[in-house]
Amino acid sequence: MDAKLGPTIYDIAEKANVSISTVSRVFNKSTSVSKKTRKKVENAIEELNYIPNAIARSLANKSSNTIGLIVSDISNPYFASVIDGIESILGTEGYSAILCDTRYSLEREKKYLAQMLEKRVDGIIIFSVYQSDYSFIKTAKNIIPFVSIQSDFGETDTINTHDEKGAYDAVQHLIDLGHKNIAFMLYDYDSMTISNRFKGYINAHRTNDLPVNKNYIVKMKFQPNVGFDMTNYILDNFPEVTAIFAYNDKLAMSSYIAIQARGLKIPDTISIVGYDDTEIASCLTPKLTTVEQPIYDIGTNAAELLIKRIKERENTIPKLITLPTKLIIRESTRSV
Amino acid sequence: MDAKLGPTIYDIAEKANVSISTVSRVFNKSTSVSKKTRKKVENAIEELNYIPNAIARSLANKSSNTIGLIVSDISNPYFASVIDGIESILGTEGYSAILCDTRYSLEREKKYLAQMLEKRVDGIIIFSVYQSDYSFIKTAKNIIPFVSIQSDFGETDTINTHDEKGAYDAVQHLIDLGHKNIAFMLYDYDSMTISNRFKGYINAHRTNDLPVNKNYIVKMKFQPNVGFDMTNYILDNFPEVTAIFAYNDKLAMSSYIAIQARGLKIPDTISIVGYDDTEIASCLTPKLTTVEQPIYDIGTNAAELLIKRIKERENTIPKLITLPTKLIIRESTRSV
DNA sequence: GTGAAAGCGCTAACAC
DNA sequence: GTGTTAGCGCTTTCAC
Repeated sequence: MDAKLGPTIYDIAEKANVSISTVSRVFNKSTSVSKKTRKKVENAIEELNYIPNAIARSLANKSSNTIGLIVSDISNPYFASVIDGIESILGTEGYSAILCDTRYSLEREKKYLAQMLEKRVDGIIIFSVYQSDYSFIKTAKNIIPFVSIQSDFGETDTINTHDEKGAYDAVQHLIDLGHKNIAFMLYDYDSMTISNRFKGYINAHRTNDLPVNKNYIVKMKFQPNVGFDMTNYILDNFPEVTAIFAYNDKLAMSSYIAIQARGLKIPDTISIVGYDDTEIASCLTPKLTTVEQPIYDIGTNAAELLIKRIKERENTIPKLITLPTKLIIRESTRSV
Repeated sequence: MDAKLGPTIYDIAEKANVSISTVSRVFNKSTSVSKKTRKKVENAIEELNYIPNAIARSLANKSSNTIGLIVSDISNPYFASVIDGIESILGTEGYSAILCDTRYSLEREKKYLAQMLEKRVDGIIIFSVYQSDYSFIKTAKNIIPFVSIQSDFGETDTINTHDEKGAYDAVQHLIDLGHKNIAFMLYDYDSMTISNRFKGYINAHRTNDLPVNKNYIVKMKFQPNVGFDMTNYILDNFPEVTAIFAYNDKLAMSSYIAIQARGLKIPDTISIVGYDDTEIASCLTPKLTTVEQPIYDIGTNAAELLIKRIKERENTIPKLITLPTKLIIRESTRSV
């Protein structure tokens, strides 16, 4: 707990009667160490409870074997899955991640990004919620391997999904079922994902010559409980609404609670469609109709792209991977 | 994106026509730099887009200004609040946090802890789920300032809450309302929090000469959707149960969905008590009766304790702070 | 197969 | 008020 500084390679070199280079070699799995000396060194490490100093190693290596991961809401199961996917790849490649949660705040996004740059992470994977004001992102992506998920900053590796189509399909499904008054619950930010799903919602109306009622589009800033508020707002003010399209499953889940608590039935009184197909979707009763995104794959793809970029270190053309979405029809929607 | 290494203090010293120590001084807000030279240096920093190298600084300082934060389920809003509290203190003290999510896995807990030790974080705040098998924690807490939240590893600063009393109060409340068949939904781990709340549940029964039916105690390993399963299990197998005490609000919320989806009414058919008083508690309909813990304060207290320990660096006696809990009676419980 | 020594980018005495 | 220099703990040529 205190002053006693931990042992360094010098200590273990001394104990094992070898030079520090040899000690370093056994750590780096260099083959050019005899079995005997390797054993001696390993014993010394054991006895002294040596813990390698990743900082010193990073300085010498000019590489931290760490990547930065910036997400906008850790309490959304969607991110938990993506992170899972990312870590599955990082683990096998010897990287570890440092995770930051911006809670949809631009200020935090900036702060964390700056910290990561100073900490010399080897790369960054970011879910940014901002599309227009991103000068700080531009500078970052020019300095360091950078993968953006579900944003479009141009000139950088990015993983996207067919969000506009996903949203379009969801709303078309509701229209096919005869719904005309379809509410849309979403966050109030200037992000590509949000604007794409918004476009999908609008286009599905256009294609079907259905007027868009702006009142039915409920946008609020992120807060832990905002889904409840949005749903109650809709229920209180627009009883003619027969279907809600929620920007994500998390919001859809909040809708369930607000709706069912009033004794209303899903889908009898009101149909719900979510987005993401997180684990909750099929746990809800009735099971949630939602737009599937290959969440875990988003993570693995992002991590693979980033690692490739880190290793190659050349300015190859940025890749854009667009993953498919798929409407999963379950039990929360019905025809009217 | 590539080979061009970023500028170092040497580059900016050259550009500003000063020595590297002067450059270092302006960074460390040392007063002993004349306004003029400070300005020169700041200009050079600006022009060269210099980004300080936190790694080199850490090595020289023997301090990373970073603390490690290990939690067991980032998607639980409880942790989001604690983290908020922690960051509020860290921010003012110039520390930043690196966050890891163990998803209640001992293996991950070990791995992340080891990584943090190697990365030479200045201290660690951990929510460990393990009580008995914790040799790896013991070694960690002897090397580095260490604060444990809601666990008891002995001989280390820890923040607790009156969990046994909290659970006791919750169950006593249900018993007062006339409930006799009270189910308890909890995670299946060997942690202090779990065992304390368990004791509270048992003791409340004992005190009231109410038999404990072991079948009503539903323990499962953590999974994203486990609360739904637990509730459905109870509903399917024990129709005589009139009240459920959930280990936390997150599980309680899952219960709401499972119960209300069956057309059952809370609290008419079944009463629910949660634990934590997260933001969701008062958003649910009916509003959730739950045990309040000062969540945010848990975070601030932990961070303050840790920072104190880091700064003082002396082996003062470990502090144990036990925070109060309070039953908040809302609308999800009623008498039978 | 092993050691000596330079260097990664910074901080902090210590001089002046 | 500013510069010189010796580390921090490691990796990595380059000798031997």
